[in-house]
Amino acid sequence: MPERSPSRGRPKTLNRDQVLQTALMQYWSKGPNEVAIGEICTLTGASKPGVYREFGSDDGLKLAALDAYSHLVIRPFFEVLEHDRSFGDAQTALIDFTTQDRAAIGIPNGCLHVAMRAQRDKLGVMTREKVDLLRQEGLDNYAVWIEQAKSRGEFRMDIPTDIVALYFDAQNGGAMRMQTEGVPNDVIAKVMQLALMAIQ
Amino acid sequence: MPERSPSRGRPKTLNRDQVLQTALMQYWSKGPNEVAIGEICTLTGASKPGVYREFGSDDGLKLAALDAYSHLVIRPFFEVLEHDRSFGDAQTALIDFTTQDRAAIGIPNGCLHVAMRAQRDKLGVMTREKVDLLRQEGLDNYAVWIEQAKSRGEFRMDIPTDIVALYFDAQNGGAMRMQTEGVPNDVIAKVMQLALMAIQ
DNA sequence: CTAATTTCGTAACTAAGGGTACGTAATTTG
DNA sequence: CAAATTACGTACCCTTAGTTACGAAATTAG
Repeated sequence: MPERSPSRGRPKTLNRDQVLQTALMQYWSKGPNEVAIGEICTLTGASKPGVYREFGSDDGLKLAALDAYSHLVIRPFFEVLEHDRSFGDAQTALIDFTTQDRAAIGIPNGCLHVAMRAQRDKLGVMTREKVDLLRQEGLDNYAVWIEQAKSRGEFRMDIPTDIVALYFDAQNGGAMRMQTEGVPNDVIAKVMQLALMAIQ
Repeated sequence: MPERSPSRGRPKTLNRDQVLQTALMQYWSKGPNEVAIGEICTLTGASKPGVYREFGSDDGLKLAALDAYSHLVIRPFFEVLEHDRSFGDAQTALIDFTTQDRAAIGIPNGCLHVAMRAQRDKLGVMTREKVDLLRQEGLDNYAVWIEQAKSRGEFRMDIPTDIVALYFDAQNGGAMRMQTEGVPNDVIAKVMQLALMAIQ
């Protein structure tokens, strides 16, 4: 899989990682359909054919960026739920994770996955399939967490798990949209507290 | 303002209303950036210069469509809140309005305004300003409604009105996104009930 | 050193889509 | 009927952006 380099031929100079990181940050901060491949080339000094040799197509580059994003952000996000803590504590941790000061860490506001979901029809097939997969995985992760809380008696049993999972997904999407629209993080945190207060 | 027709010169044949309605439905069902002006021309039989003479630009046509949408959907939506009923009844009415069977009425799923908010940066200045205006008006409408409920003692006073307004806006946005993503209306209704249950 | 191999990057190509130049058609006024 | 006026629509233009053809460069095997 790691595509080891051949023994002969002109050595590769294209810095795949730099291109990928740049693409990710650009897509994340400006939106996946506001960034042309040529722009990423300019920013990284790579040539367009070089990028195409490495990622195959626009769709391939976006897929790679989304994949990187899922490891960088989505996975850690759901790991917040897996720590062995109470349902309430986990919810607080979720809010903290979502509304932390991103400028301080140097990461953009909003969520690339949420943005891609909103632009699903503009994406290539590979990226679109990954978007759908990540959405389903997210709902599944919420569901497992909720089931666990139910079995521990930390959450009411009278609401179907899949409804609660959609609810959490919607709250997260709303928070990310607010962040993109410039609502301050402390305000977003209050709105999320309100959302979580409701289902206690 | 109604731009009355001049007494002489070749009579106008372009059907502004038909073009506008077609544009609205196309933007609404496919997304505001998935529809080319040429496509609307094909669908209506209008010529491109004709559409440009009437609406000025792509931005102008989208603005006109959004304006029509605000009268057709957004205004009636907020009128639901103004009827002199209890806070709880109004919330139920909101859910009914949002999750009614649209195929039966012949209108698309989702919300054009929500879609445009998600693609804000891809829009022209006029449409963008209208999007921002409608967002602010929506928050204001919620705020008035919530203040009224507070003064009637129908809603808790300990949560700031602007936070609750953002909360309602987020719930509506989430519902519209779910609808766009194909979640069934009865499921969306259950999620919304959960959201509203929380703040009683 | 030569051939084989692999990558490089300039300079295109192409399609899509917003926008318009311009000659023509249809009306009313005098 | 001629002039003035207004709208029509074909056939373009132009920019953006995804994509690639192709000849040159760099490196190793023999």
